[in-house]
Amino acid sequence: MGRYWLFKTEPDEYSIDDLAQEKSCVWEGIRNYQARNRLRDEVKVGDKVFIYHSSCAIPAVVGLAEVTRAAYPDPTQFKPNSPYFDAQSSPDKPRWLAVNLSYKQHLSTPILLKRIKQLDHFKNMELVSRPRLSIQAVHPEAADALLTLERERERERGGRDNYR
DNA sequence: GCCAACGTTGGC
DNA sequence: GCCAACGTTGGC
Repeated sequence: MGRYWLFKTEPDEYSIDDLAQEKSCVWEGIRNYQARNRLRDEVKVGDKVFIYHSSCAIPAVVGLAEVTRAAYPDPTQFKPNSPYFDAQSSPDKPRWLAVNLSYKQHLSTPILLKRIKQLDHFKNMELVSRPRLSIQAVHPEAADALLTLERERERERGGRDNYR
């Protein structure tokens, strides 16, 4: 069974809508050693990824994606024009890693950070305890809770639609 | 835009 | 290897 992760992104930079449009993407620009080590050591093809919008008006989990390629050198570190360029890195000794993701779905309604902080199931989520880590592990109970919440909302939405 | 928490750097 | 200074993140 694959694991669940939560990847943070600033929607002004790259949003779930961008991913939905492109269908798949290179998850690039990770410049934090702990996050990089997780990409290198733990993130596997087939793992599921909750996409989270941070540094924005409504911080929230907004969608689901899947890992389609395991860690490899992040191409942006070698591009002098990229904001993610790293002069200290070189192709024979790359410092930073990327993975590829494919779009799965939008959540029917974003699950707001505000809500997550209120629920016991999420109390030990890294989102709450280590908010700055950009590649976060989601333990199975929290993943279940998020997916259950999503199913409830789909049902509510379905019910409303039937009523019209 | 503020600021607390966290991460990184570099002198010793 | 410690730790002060500095830089960044991200919720509010």
